[in-house]
Amino acid sequence: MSEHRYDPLEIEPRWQAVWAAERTWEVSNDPPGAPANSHTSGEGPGSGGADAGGAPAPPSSYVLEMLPYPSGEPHIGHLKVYSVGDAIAHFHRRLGRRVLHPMGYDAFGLPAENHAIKTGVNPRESTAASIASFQRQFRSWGISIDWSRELSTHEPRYYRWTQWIFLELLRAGLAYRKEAAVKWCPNDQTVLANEQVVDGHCERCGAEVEIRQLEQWFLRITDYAERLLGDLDGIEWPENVKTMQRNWIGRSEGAEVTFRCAELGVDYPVFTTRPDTLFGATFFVMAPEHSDVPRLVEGTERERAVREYVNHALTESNEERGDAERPKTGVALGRTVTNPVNGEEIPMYVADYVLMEYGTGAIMAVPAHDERDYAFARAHGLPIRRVIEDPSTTPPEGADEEGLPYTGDGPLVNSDPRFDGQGNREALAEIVSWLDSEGKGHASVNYRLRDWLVSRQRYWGCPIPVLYCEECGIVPVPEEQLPVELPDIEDYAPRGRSPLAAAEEWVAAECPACGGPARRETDTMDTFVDSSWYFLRYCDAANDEAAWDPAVLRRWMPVDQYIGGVEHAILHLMYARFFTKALADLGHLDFQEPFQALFTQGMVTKDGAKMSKSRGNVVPPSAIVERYGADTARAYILFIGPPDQDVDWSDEGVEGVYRFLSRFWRLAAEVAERGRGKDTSGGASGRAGDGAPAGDAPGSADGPAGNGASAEGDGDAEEELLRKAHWAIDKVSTDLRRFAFNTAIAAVMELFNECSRLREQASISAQRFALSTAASLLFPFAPHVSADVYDRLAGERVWEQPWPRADPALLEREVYELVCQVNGKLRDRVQAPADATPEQLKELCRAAPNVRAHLDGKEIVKEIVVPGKLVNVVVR
RNA sequence: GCGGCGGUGGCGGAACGGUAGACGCGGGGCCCUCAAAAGGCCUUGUCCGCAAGGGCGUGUGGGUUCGAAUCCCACCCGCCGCACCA
Repeated sequence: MSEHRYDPLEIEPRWQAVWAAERTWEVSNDPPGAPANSHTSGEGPGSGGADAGGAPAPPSSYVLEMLPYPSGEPHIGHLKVYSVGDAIAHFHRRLGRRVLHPMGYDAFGLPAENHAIKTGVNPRESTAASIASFQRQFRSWGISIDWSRELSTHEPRYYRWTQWIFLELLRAGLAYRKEAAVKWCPNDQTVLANEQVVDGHCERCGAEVEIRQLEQWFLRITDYAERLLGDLDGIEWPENVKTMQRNWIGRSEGAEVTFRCAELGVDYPVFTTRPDTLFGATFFVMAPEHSDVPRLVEGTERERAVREYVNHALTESNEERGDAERPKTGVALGRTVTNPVNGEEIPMYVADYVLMEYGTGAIMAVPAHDERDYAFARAHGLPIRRVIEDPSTTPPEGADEEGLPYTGDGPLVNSDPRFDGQGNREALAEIVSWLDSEGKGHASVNYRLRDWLVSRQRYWGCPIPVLYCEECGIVPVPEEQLPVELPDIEDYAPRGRSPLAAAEEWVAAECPACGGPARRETDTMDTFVDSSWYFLRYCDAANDEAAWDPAVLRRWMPVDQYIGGVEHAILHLMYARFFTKALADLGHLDFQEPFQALFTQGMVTKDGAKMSKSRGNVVPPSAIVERYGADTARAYILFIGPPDQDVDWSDEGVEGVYRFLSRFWRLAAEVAERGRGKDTSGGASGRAGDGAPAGDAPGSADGPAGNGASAEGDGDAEEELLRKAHWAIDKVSTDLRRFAFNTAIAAVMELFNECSRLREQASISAQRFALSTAASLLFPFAPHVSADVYDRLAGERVWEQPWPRADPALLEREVYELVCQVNGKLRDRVQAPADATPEQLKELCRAAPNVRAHLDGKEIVKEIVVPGKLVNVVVR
């Protein structure tokens, strides 16, 4: 049989051609009734109209991997995420579900634009080239994609609806314009996205980034903070991702308390999580950006010093300001506010450790019970008053400075007689309700989450569909005028405004409200907007009348299994959840969460480091596929380790998987050939074609091997092979459900090794059964070779076969190996009948030769019996 | 600092509280070959022993248990996320 050689480069295109010609992985949106795989000849891809009704609709399943950003060619990370997703998609299909498994491209974004700036090539062209490369490779990997739903976010027929969603949010008051501090590169004369700022410097030219106040578009994600937090409890996501989202939302319970500046007659509310420490507030601090700082010092002797301090603080980078270790700086404002709980006048300061973005931009400072306030007070000689005692120390009267700042719990002191002696947690609630009754404060909840800034002064993005009219102000572009198409331009370089502003003909427009002159918004949207709803569009991708038909969405959404990198744990996954909730509130969706289950796959490294061009350690998937075939590449990346873990790529490991697939294919081809002669001549295993292999049809597990008495095989080998096959069915099924692809593939290897070991003893029909079962189980990971092997052995299409079911009777054994322990240590193993009583097992164990040796002269204290497993004899 | 995850052979990794190291890589030996490549067979945690067998072994130290890689407590190390969030 030496002419048999595993040739993936011949096998893989052959099966890919079948899937492409028959559109095997397409699913229609028509009410089910038609078979999920409409390969049945003649009917064509359309919905088969004439179907036998009455059969219960098969359940549907939406399996989705995060859509790729098409740049250059796919990398190993892509290979991994789509290998994982495809395994799940295939598994769901063969469990009888109609599976939606689409593909698209997140095509707007900076790399294409930067490339355009450098080379002058229109981003449309470079993007199209990348997309073509991605398509080609996904096909060469044999990923089971429904190509009829393919989309790209940069196509007008897609972003038309991105714009529609923006207008819906605008209409609902969830999109708004506000002046904000943004990152500005003085050299490139442009606003930068946060991602473009590396350590406070412009990613491209290296200049230090400044902060500028500019009007920008925001989406009101903060309105959804509570729901985004609460609904995490109902979805099946990795705990670390949920935790990251919870931290990002950053919910804090506390109180808002008003401090009044009597001189100016202005109230300053502050947010605090520690209203129990109000009596210890000895000064008051405002953020440098606080809009009232200038007027508080205007015309006073403090004006100059304050202005200098504020200017200096504003020019510092976030990184510099954010360093908690550096000394606390700040200057006095020369004013006071009144502490509402005790009427004390306390001095006001401005200091850069207070952030404008959080709370109200001003704080009450309690140096005795807050580390930062303590450091500031020490640096500026401010009074420190302890108001909570530390119950773990015995506080001698007077030695107040000991153990400060103290941030733990304890009884109140130096406060009001009403509260002194109370535990601080109980006092907290009382103080808040007292303030509330006095109109000086109230309980409050604060979030770290900020509204989402979506404006980008960039060309290669979705235009924001609004107009500015001299008369009417901001006017939304009427829906019938969508999409607002991105015009072609010559010069992509940003020059202090969006490159779109140079497209004067495009900018000039007519106001749809008054007919007067208007100009278009020249900023584009953050690309995260594009990807916050693409999973909805897949469901109804061909719809040109609406973004989607809610009835169609109901069939597929929410996504049953979402798969992607953990690097999107916060941004994309939070934004998509926000969009879903907002669109549900607007009546466009009737579910609250887009992704019911999430799986985050780990990174693939090389020599322990992230793959990168600069390191020169990139392994391009195409090189592996060309050399070993896609099945090897896919199976290896799943075999290498648990898919949620980071794994290191090893060229030797790839060889190992290739060797396995080669051996597997060779043995199968040999068995198929040997079987052919025997089967056609009739005989024991004459029912070759009819579902005998793989035990797919219920009950076929007792197929070829079950009849036991094949003339040419020995019965024990026969049974062993049969048992191993059913063991593998059980193991792979369990492992697929828990994403343990590495151990699933290992189980198929074990089954194959058993086939290989017993090739001389077992009958051809038994080998055929075992090998076709192995092919059936391997199909989700290595579809081409599995399809080929199954076809050779069974003459059928493995993807049309239901997932095999293990026969429970064959998972049990009538005799097993009983582990015999003495004092918990393994001493012997003996054969034990499955139906032995505990007493019999004890006897068997005591009789084992090596156990006897260890029992000699000892007293048996106790015997533990675990039927089916072991006996442990405890001696003294 | 806060939060999350992890630490098992030479390596990647397996192990419902019950035989630690499945499967693969790498190593060693052998077969095939004129030779090599490819392929096949055997072997491979460590120490003692000719062997039978025994001792030791899952980051460290304790604990629970007949029995712990697994559960509990304390600690060490590594990775990731957030970080002056009041």
